[in-house]
This record gives sequence, structure tokens and C-alpha cells, in this order.
Amino acid sequence: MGSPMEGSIVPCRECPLRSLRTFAPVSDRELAFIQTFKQQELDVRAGGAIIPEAGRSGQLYTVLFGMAFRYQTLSDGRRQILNFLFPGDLVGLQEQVTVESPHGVEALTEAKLCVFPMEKLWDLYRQFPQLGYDITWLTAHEEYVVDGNLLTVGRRSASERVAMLLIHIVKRAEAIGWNVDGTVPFPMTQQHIADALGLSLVHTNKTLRRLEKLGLHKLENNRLRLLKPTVLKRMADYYAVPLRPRPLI
Amino acid sequence: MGSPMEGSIVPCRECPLRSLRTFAPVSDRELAFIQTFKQQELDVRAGGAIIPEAGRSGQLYTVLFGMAFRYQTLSDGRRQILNFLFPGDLVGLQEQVTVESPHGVEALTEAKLCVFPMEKLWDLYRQFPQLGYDITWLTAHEEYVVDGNLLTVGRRSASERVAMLLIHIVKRAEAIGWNVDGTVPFPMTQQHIADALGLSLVHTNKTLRRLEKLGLHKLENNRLRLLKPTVLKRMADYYAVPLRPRPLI
DNA sequence: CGGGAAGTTGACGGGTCTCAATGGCCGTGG
DNA sequence: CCACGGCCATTGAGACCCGTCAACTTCCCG
Repeated sequence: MGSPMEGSIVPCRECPLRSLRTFAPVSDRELAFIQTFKQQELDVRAGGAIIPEAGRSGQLYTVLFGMAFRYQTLSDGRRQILNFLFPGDLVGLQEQVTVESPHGVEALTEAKLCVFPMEKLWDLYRQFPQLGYDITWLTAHEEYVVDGNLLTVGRRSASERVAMLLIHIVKRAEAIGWNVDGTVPFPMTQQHIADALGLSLVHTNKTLRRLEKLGLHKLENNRLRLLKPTVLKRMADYYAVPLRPRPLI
Repeated sequence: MGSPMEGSIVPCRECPLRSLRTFAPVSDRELAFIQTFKQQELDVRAGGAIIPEAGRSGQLYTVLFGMAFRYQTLSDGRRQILNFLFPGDLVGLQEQVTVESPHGVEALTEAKLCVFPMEKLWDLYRQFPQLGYDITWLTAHEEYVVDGNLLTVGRRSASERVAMLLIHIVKRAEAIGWNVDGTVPFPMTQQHIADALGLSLVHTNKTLRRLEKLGLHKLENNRLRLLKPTVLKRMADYYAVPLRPRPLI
């Protein structure tokens, strides 16, 4: 998943993500603006907080490398993971909506994020309407992902939920070239999976083991391999939706 | 909830929603543009489809009056309601993200919607950056709502879910002046509630009855009255989050 | 080696689901 | 006018999926 380069900030024109086909190209002018928009970088360790659940950060973040997740908790500690974040994902916009932070964001692995100041967001909309539209697009896309998670948690059985999660993780990982030799990184603990799927830890474990014993997938060394993707997709009632090329800011 | 005015289109400068304090003011220039952006109006009966779950509409909609809901279904018919739509809510943006429609939108009551063509969306971003930002805001806000629903469905018990729904409906209804004499419109059937909360119809019924017998709320004539809002809020672990003034397009 | 986090497994209880039957309301048509 | 059918709400009984409790193992890192 890469490692942080201490001391030096990655210039946007050399951003390793842009060379991926997943991301739509940008003009030189736009790229130059994004470079000025990028205020700094944020390095976090695995398990570190990116946005605390209480309080405001007043900033936007794009995941540069590593994985993270958005979550919300009840006062007695029950936690729901809203979605997982991959490189290229934008976080922090929802803070514009509420006065307090509506959710927490935590790193799943060691990660690096590009930091953008909210104050310059207005310049972006005024000077580069296309980038403004791209931000809307990214927000709508994230909502689309959360919609899917809500369908999963609300209407799928435990096995179906786990199957869905496995497929989804692989799909997102593949989009950014993380499929190496048929396996993708899988840094989540079973507690993360349980919190994402609305299940208990114990039941998550049993369901995972059952699917693994059925030979549908294999989890080893924090990497995931789908052995029978077709069966998993049928089980989850999954069908791929073609996406437009994705903007990157 | 008002009734449709056959034959005549509501001019944006006379939009009955704008006089509500819930919505942020706009400049005259912006209002004039919104007027040209508004292509037509769409009238739907209760239960009618606004956006079919398959296929694309290629348009944006703002609810002018009435209620609706977004949903997604599995191939065997299981349905999850993603969120309820109130006047002022914007729908249709997510279609930009996928090639096919990611969700269906259905009217809950007789309703009227303002229709905007996607093609002119680009003009909006270029000529009126503030409106572009507003659209992002509305999208982020809807995601914030869906986030909350995901927490509810994933981590709250049946009673807690029902309590949460009741509070949420009242809050949204009050924001647009629908609180009359301590009651708000409640057009959903128990099947809608079940599909929104990820519960079965039978269990939804029993839970509703239990809370009602406890004297926490009263449902009558398709209107809802909260009798013990404090108890309901404690039960749901609800706490109000202050929102910024809301844009209206 | 020691200790804590993560994973695994069994037993048991309970919350929720499914099946089934009934009654109320209302629009339709005979 | 009333019979009828369909949708919605209500309620009971039983099954089952999933949660909780508890104990143990494995893994990892200091």
C-alpha cells in the first residue's frame, strides 16, 4: 500500500493516482489550481483519527494512500461504519452542512491525505466550475455507496452482507490497481466488518468462517482472494453498475 | 399539504417555499436564473413513480409540495427505503454518477416537482458558482441523512428505530411549517416504515403499538403527534445537530 | 517469555421473522 | 343500497437467525 515519504510533499503533477485509468484527466490549469489548493499533507498511523467525531476540522481531505473509514456512534458505544475510504476519496465536505462534525473518520492503515482549506473552496467554485462540479460528483458518488450499504444492512441476511462486503472491497481495490496476483489488501479486523455490516462480532466471525469453509474466498496475511466470485455475487444479489470516469481532486 | 394548480406553473419568485425561514435567501439574479433553469413541473399521484428504478430520467427534480421517498430493491423484491423527501429536497443528481439509475423515487402523497434539465446544469456551475456550491451542499446534506439512517438500521433496536423515525419526521415537517396544532402529516403506511427501518411489517406494527400504548405518540388520521418527545429522544439516543440555513433550488 | 489484541468456537437466550387469521376502511360495481 | 374485493392494520403462535456470554487459542510485538 506504499509508505509515507517523510519530509517531502507529493506535487500534484506527480500524483501517483492520476496515472490510473480510474481517474478522469484534468487540464493543466486545473491541476495547477489543485496544487495551490493543497495546503499540506496529513500522515496518520493505523487506527489514528483523521476527523474526530466531535469538533470540527474545517478542512477537506483526499486520501492519497492507505485506507480509512467513516463512522458514527451511539452514546453507549455502538458503532456503525458508514463506508470505507480508498485512495482518491474525498472527505470532510459534510462538515459544511452541520455545525458540528457529523461523523468521525479513522485510518485503517497507515495513510497519507492531502489537506485542503475550506476557505479556498469558494475560489475553486468561482474560478473552476468544472472542479466544483467534480466535488458534487464525488459527494453524490459517496452517497451512492452509502445507499448501497443501507440496502445491505437493512435487507440482506448475514451471509449476504458478508458476501457483499467481500465483493465490494475487491471491486474498489481493483479500481486502483491493488489486485496483485488475485489478492487485494484487507486490513479490516472482524470488528470493523461487524460494525460495517450491522452484525455482532461473534456472528460475523461465524459467517466469515462458513463462507471460507465453503471455499468462496480466502483470507490470509491481511489479503483477500475471491475463489468463487460468481457464487458470491449470486449470494449477495450483486450486479455491477457501470460508473463514469471518476474525478480526482 | 396543498393541492396542484392545474394548468399554471408556479413562478420561482412566487415559490411558496422561499418565504419559509428554513431556506436561505438568494439574489435576484440567481432567482432569475433558477426560473430559466426550471423546465417544467411534474405532477404525480400518491404511489406514482418519479424516477423508475431502471432507466434514466436525465433530469433533476426539486419537491415543490407533497412527500416522496428514494428506495432500492433486491431482485427478490426486498425493498429498502433510503430516505424520505420533503419540499425543498433535490433528487436526481446521483444519476450523473452511474450509467443506470441507482435508485427509484416514488411519491408518497400527491406531489408536484420542479423539473430541471441536466444539460443546463453546466451553465449553472459556470455562471452561478454559488448555486453550484448549493447543489453540493444539498447532496452532502442528503448523504448526511442517509448516514443517519444507516446508523439507525445497523445499530438501533426496533423500538429505538421507530422512535428515531417518529422524531425525524416531526423535525423535518416542522422545518417547513407542517406542524399544525401539534400534529404533522404522516402519509406512510406501516409497510413504508418497515422498509425504511429494515424491519418486517409485523414487527413494525407491534413496535408502533407498544410505543403508542406507552403514550409516547399518537397516530390518527394520517397525522402524527409526539406526546412524550423527551422520552422518545432518550430512547432513540437522539440529539439535535444544528444545521446551517438550507439552500433551495 | 509475557501480555494484549484478534480470532475461534460452543451454549444459550431473545429479538425479530414468518405464517396465519381477523377486522376495518373504502372504492367499485351490481 | 348493499355486496364484494383489496389494501391496511392488528394480533397470536412458533421458528430461527442472530446476539450475548464465556472460554480458549492464535498471533503479534515488546
